[in-house]
Amino acid sequence: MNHLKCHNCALAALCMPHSVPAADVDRIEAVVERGRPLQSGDYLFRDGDAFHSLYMVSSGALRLISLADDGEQRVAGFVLPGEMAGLGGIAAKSYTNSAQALDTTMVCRLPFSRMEDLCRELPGLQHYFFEALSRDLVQGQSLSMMLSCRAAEERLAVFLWGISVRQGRRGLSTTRFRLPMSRMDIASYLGLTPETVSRVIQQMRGKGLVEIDGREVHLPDLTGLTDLAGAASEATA
Amino acid sequence: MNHLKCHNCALAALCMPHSVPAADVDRIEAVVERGRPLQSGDYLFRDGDAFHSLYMVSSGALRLISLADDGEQRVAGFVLPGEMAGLGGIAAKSYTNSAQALDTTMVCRLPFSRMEDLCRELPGLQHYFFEALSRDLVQGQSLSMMLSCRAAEERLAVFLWGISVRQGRRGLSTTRFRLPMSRMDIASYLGLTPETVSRVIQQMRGKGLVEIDGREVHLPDLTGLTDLAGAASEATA
DNA sequence: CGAGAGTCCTGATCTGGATCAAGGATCCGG
DNA sequence: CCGGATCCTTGATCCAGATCAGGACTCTCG
Repeated sequence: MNHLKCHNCALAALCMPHSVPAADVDRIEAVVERGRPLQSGDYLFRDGDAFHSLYMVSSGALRLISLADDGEQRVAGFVLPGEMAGLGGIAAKSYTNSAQALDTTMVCRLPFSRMEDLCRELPGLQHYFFEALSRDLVQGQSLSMMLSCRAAEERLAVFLWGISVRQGRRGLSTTRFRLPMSRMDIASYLGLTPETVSRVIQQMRGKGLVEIDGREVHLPDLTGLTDLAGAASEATA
Repeated sequence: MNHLKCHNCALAALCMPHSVPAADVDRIEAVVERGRPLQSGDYLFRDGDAFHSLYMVSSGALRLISLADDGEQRVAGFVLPGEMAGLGGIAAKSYTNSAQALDTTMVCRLPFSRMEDLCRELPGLQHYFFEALSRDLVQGQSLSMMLSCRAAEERLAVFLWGISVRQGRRGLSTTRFRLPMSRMDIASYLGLTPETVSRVIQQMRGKGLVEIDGREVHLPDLTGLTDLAGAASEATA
């Protein structure tokens, strides 16, 4: 196993702490496990499962689902390649939402207690985790901010803009991509209904801001979209 | 200075990692600084200020303000004694919101790079910070969940219930307390208008769920309130 | 190739909370 | 004690987005 090592992983720039000596990469690599791929619909973990590991997505996509207190499920976020899932479990000792594959998805497993030990020895790694946690925390705040005061069209603009930025981070096109999630997922995540999402998409198409056919997205006017999104900090995940 | 040491601080149970040897408390104490009290309205830090320290509130209360992208200010959260402010700055290198005193407020300053160093030597401290970050992250997710799908009355129930829980954590009454924030603050935090907050309070009073006079709160039916809040995870901060 | 199940789009209506407007209450400085 | 400002409450109206109801398109599987 481990035949695809961190050393030659295309995502190393995203998922590894910056400026880690090669010898340290070996030590991290020794702890990371790569499993078999998840099929679309498979769960990586479920809300309430005992927490032991963080997961780094290397290909595909996850959707995070929280069971709202009324029993309804809401989409709490999406995890794209180079991003981490499971951070909420650290404090709660069990996962605070479910993670489900939206596509055939590969993940790397990071056993948390081993990573904690390693953090004590590799200062860069400790700081990396502090930053990862802090980043997700800020993202959650931005999302709340958006849900509490932005209109439907702005929310969708923020959402598409966010996906675009995350595509760019992986070196992919920021103006053409395929959404891994359905309209229902988007609606749930943005606190809207699928109907409203559809309507707003048509509205934005009318303004020449987007061209969307099913899940295929083209953003002909990234500047206009960014304006509408309002330079919102990355209210996505 | 430092005449009020962590050793004899009433909040030590809340703000210290559990089961830290006395010798380690000394080392943490050596890094923590206590400043003079903030007056109501004073800013502890402002959105965009360079990040150097975390702050632990020891008395009073802070309100966290985010400048939404449209220039409007939204209340992003409240920090009560025993809770930490500034965690968002770790990733961003600068504070991601402003912290303003709602009352005369005392805070302990934790210079972050010193704490990071100490984390490497005191395993319990490292874990403590991981947990604190993870907890706030989950809180943000709960808040989003609430904003995207709960009605005004439920939001207020979750809010009051959350304050009650936090009072209890400090050993204070969970059914009688004084709110440190105004109706406007509450409304902004919950994504509502002050008018709606007022109306919903009257409505809840009619049901015998709350008795509120100005900022004085009495919760005669904590069970009913908890039901309405829906066992929501702590969507507060 | 045809039936069934999703998913997506569109139209008509309804409603919770925003907005607008105006009184009271409370607090402060002079 | 008074004048002004701020905060809280209450009432009347309005609207963005939810809800309800179909219809079209795309998969998949027999």
